[in-house]
Amino acid sequence: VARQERGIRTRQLILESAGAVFAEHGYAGTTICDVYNRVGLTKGAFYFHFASKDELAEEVLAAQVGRNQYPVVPRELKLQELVDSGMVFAHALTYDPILQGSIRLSLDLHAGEIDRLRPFRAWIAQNLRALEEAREHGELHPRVDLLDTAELLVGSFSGVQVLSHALSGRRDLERRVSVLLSHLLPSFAVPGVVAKLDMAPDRGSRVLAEMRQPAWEDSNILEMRAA
Amino acid sequence: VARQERGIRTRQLILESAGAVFAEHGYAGTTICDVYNRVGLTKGAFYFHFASKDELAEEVLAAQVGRNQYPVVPRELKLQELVDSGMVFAHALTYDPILQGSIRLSLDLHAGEIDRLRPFRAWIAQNLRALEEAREHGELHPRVDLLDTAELLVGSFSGVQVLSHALSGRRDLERRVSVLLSHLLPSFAVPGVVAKLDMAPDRGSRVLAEMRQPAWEDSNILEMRAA
Amino acid sequence: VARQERGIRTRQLILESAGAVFAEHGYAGTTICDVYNRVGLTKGAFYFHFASKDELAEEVLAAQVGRNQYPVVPRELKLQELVDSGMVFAHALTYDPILQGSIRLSLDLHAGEIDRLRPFRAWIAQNLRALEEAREHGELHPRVDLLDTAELLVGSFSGVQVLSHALSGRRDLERRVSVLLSHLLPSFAVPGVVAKLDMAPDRGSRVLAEMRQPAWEDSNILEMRAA
Amino acid sequence: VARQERGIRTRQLILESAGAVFAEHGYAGTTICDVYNRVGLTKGAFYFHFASKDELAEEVLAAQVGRNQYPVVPRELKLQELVDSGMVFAHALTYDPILQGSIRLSLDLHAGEIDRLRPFRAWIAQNLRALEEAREHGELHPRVDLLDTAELLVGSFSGVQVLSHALSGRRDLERRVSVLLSHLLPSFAVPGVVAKLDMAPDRGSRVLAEMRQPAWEDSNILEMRAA
DNA sequence: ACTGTCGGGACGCCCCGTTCAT
DNA sequence: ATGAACGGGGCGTCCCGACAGT
Repeated sequence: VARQERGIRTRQLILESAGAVFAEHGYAGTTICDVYNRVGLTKGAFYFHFASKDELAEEVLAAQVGRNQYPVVPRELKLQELVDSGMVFAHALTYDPILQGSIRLSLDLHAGEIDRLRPFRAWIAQNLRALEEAREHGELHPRVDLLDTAELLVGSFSGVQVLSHALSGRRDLERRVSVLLSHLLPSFAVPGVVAKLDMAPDRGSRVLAEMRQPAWEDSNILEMRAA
Repeated sequence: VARQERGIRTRQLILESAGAVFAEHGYAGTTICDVYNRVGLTKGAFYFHFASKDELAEEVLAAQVGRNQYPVVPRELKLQELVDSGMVFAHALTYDPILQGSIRLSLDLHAGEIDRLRPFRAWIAQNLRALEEAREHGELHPRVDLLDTAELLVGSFSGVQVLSHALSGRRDLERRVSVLLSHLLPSFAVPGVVAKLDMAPDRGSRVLAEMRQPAWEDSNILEMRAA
Repeated sequence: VARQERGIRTRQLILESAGAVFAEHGYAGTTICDVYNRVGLTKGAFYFHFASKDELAEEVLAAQVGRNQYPVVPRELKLQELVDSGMVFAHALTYDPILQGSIRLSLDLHAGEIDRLRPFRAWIAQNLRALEEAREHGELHPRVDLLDTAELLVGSFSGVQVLSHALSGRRDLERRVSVLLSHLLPSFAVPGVVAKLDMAPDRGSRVLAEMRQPAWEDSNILEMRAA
Repeated sequence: VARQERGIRTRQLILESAGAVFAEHGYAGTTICDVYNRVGLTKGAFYFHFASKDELAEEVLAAQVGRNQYPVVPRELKLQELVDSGMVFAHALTYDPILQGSIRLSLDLHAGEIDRLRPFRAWIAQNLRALEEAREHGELHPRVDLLDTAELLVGSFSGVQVLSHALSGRRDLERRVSVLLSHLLPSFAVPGVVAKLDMAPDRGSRVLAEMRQPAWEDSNILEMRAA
C-alpha cells in the first residue's frame, strides 16, 4: 500500500512534467524522453504508468476536462460568478503545468486522434449556462446573443492566454484577462451590474483563498472541486 | 533562363501547400513530405527551392510579415480603418493558405529558432498606431490604455480565429471577428463613433473589392483574391 | 543490471564490425547500416550503444590509441624492442579488425572532426623514445637524426601495410614488414647490432606467445589473440 | 574550333579541381558539387564533360596511370634514374592536384568499381625494371630480392607521402622522400654507387629543370612526357 | 558545342515511440 | 523499474537526367 503511494506520486510527477513540456512544445514537438528525463525517470518507468504518448496526452487533457468550469462560490450577481470562474482559471494557469499543457493540447489541432474540441465545447457550454442564469437575473442586455457571447469569451480568453504566454511567459496573464473582461463585459452586461463587478487582476487569487477556508489545504484545484 | 517561369510557379505551389499543412499540423507536426506530396512533387524538387524545413517555415512567415498590416483605404473615422484592417485580414484568412500557415506558425511557440513574435509585435504596433490616430481624432474614450487595447485586439483576434478554425474550419471566421469587434469597440470608442462604424461580416470582402478598383497591384493580396 | 553482460558483448561486436567496415571502405564510404547488418543487429540496437557515426569512429580510434605502443618484453638490445613492437603490431593487424579500422581511419584524412593525427603522433613519439634509448646504449650510428628516423619508420610501415592490404588482404603483411625492417635498420643501427636482431616474419607471433606466459592480462591484445 | 578550346580548358579545370577534392576527402567523401563549385561551374557544365562521378575518378586516375613512371633523363648509374624518378614524382606531387588525387584514389580501397591497383602494379613494374637494369650494371648487392625491393619502394614511398600530407600538407614531402631513399638505398645498392647518388631534397626540381631545356615550358608533367 | 534551370528519387543518418526480458 | 533492442520514418544530401537557351 505504501508501495502504491510512490506509484501515484510518480504518475503525478509525470503528468506535471508532461503538462509543462506539452505546453512548451505542443504535441508533435514533445518527445516522451523530454517528459521522463525532466523528472529523472527512465523509459521503463514511464511506460509502466502510461501505455503511449497518446494516452499520456489524453490523460493530461482529461485531468483538466470538466474542471476548467470552475464551480466558484455562489454570488448574488451571476456575472460575478462568470468573472470569477475566468479569473480563477487564469490564476490557475499561471502555476499549474497540467492545465497549461491541457490548454496547449486543446489548441494544438490534430494532435494525434484525440478529440481536442471536448474541452472547448465544455467550456463554452459552461459559459452559456452562466449567461442564461445571468439573463434570468436580468443582468444582461436584452439583445445579446448568448451563444455568440459564450464562444467569444472562450475564443478571446484563449487568444489572450496564448499571447501572454508568448510575450511574458504568462506572468501578466491575470492582468490581461482582467483587461479582456473589463472590455468585454460592458458589451453584454447592464451598466448597473458592471459597476458592481470585481474584475481586478488578483480576483482569481482572492476567490481561491476564499474557497480554501473549509480546510482544503491541498493546493490542487482538483481537490477543491469537492465543494 | 527564361525558363524560370516554371520554377517560380513551383516555388509558389510549395509555399501554399506548406501554409496549408503548417496551418493544419503546426511546425513540428508537419512533414516536408506532406508538403511536397500535396502538390505532386518530389523531395528533389522541394530541396531545389528550399534549403530546409526551417527555411520553408521562415518563408511562409516572411510572406506575411509586413502584410498583415493591410493598407486599407483611408476613412474619415480612423477606427473604421482599424476595423477594416481586421476584417480584411479575417477575410484573407479564409482563403489564403500562406496566411493561415503563417498565423499558426506564429502561435506555434518555439517552432525551430524562428522569431515567431515578430508578426505579433508588428501587428500590435500597427494597431497601436491606428489607436493613436483615433485618439487624436477624438474617437476614443479618454481613459483608455492604448497599448493594453492594441494587445487585447491582437490576442482576442488570434483566439477567435483559432476557435473558428477548430469549430468550423474558418467558415464562420468573419462573423466571429465581426462579433468580436462589435463587443470590443464600444469599450474604447466613443458612442457616436461606434454607431457609424461598419463591422458587418462581409466588410472585409467589400473593402477588398473597393481596393481592387484602381491600380493597387503593389498589394499582392489582390492577386490572391482571384480565387 | 547483471544483464549488462549482453550489452557489453553487443557493443564489442559492433566495434569489431565497425573496424572491419571502416578498414575496408574508409569513413565516408562506410554506412552505419553496413556495420550493424554485419552482426545481425538493427538500427535501434546500434544507436543504443553509439550516439552517432562520428562517435563510433572515435571509439574505434580510441580502442587502439595507447595500444599500438605495444609494451614488449624488455631486451638487451633496445632496437630489438623497437623491432618487436613493430612486428607485434603487424601481427595484431592481421587479425584484429578494430586495429585495422583504426589504422584506416587514421590514414583517412578529414574523417569528420576527429583528430586522426593523435595515433600517428603517439606512434612517432614511442619510436622516438625507443631510438633515444638505443642511442644511449650505443646501438645507433652517431649521425642519425632520430626524429627523421622515427617518422620514417611510421610512414613506411603505414605504406607497406596499405600495400599489403591492397595486394594480399594483409596476408603477407608480416613478411613485408620484416622486409621493410631488414632494409631500414642497417641504415641507422650499427652493424654488430643488426646482426643480432631477429626480424623474421613470425617474430610478432613469437613475442606474443612469450608475453602470454605470465599474467599480462592487462594487455587486451592477448585476449583477442584467442582466434 | 576555338569553341572547343574553352571546352578543353574547362575539362582540365574540372579534372584539377577533382584531383584536389579527391585528394582531400577520398572518393566517397567527395561530392560532385564540391568539384564544380570549386571552379565556379554548375552541374550542367560538369555533366557535359563527365558522365558520372565514377568516370571522373577514372579520368583522374588515368591522367596519372603510366605516368608516375617518369622517364627521367638517362644517367650512367641506373639507380640514379630510379632515384630521379622518385624525386621527380615527389616534386610533382607537391603541386599537381591531379597527381595528388590520383594517389589518394589509389590508396582509397574499394572506391567504386575502379581498379585502383593498376597504378600500383605499374609503378612496381617500373621500379622492378629499373632494378633489373641496375643489377645488370652491377650496382646492386647480389642477394637482393628485386621484387621485394620494388614493392617496398612503392609501399614506403606511399606511406611517407601520406604522412607528409597529414603532418605538413606535403610541404616537407621532398625532404621526407629524400630521407627515405637515403635510408633505403644502402640496403640494396653497393656502397660505391650509393656514394655517387644524388638524393638531395631538391633533386626532383633540378631534374625537372634539366628536362625543360628543349623548350617544354609547360610546367605540366604530361607534356614533358613527349621526350 | 556548351552551360544553366529544374526536378527525380535513392539513400544515409539519426530520432523516437515502443516492446521484451529480467 | 531497467537495460537492451526494434523498426518506422523524417530530414537532408547526393547523383543524375531532362531540357532549354546560347
